[in-house]
Amino acid sequence: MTDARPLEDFGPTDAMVADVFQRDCTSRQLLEAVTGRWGVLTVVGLRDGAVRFNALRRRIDGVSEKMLAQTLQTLERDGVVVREVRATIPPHVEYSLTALGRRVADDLTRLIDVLEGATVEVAASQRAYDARRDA
Amino acid sequence: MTDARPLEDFGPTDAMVADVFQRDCTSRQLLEAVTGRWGVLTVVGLRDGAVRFNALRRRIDGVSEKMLAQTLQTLERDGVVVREVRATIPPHVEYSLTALGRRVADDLTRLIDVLEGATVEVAASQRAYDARRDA
DNA sequence: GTATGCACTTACTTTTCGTTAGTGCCACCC
DNA sequence: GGGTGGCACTAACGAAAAGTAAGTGCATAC
Repeated sequence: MTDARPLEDFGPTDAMVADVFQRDCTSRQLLEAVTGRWGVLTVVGLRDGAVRFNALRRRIDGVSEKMLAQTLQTLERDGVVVREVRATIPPHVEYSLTALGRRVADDLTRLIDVLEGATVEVAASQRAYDARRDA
Repeated sequence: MTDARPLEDFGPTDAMVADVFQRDCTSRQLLEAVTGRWGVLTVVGLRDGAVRFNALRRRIDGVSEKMLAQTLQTLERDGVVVREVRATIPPHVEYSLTALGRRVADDLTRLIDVLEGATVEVAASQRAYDARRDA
């Protein structure tokens, strides 16, 4: 943010005011990275500090190595997570959150609390819906 | 929630304590419905009151009719949105949020505010990342 | 010296998604 | 009164994404 972007770098679809409802807005890309299939669990999984790749993979039940790697790369590119290679013997890789990542993780954690608290209600709603459908 | 679920209805994977990190937890299903490809925008798009199908579709840039219909059905089944047919002439359909939906929408709105406020930072991060990769 | 863990990448399959077209009904326009 | 368009979807098909399995090179543990 220290250097301004020249005006000609702004394309026609690159609105001045960010809006996730707009298809080509940068914030929409970020939303998809963060709330994609494995984005939420990845970000929240890094909330309590630096975690190694395979530890994170074990924490997030169901994620494949491929998808975790891909998700982490996208999030790193977007400035949500940081990848660091520790020069230990043997060397290992640690992932952690940026300042932006921590803000995102806080919001997502609040969301998850709501969702986890709603499971009984949701299961009941599903049963009622399916009963209506079957009839 | 007025009637208790018999103990035998709980399967082995249906933990007593909800945890989104567990693959088979109901809360994980709900997380995927809410944060799926179009879930976030659908829920937040209903935040200011009842909206008709095609109005919502116009609001969410890029969504297809098929995916919006599918997303709304899943969210209805999970008890996040309500579908109501108004008996006007001609009749029309309105979607709105449940109490749970409103709580979810509030959290998601806070998240979106963070994301929309981070676009410049994110664009810079992307450029830096790509420059590193190209080198 | 065999097995396992680490942090990935690549090739292949399956699932999901997007695109297009079609449905029946009604209102509006000229 | 015949054409156009909106409404709220569903169905069929090709394209994109995700899941699965195996391979990589190095290092430690047994």
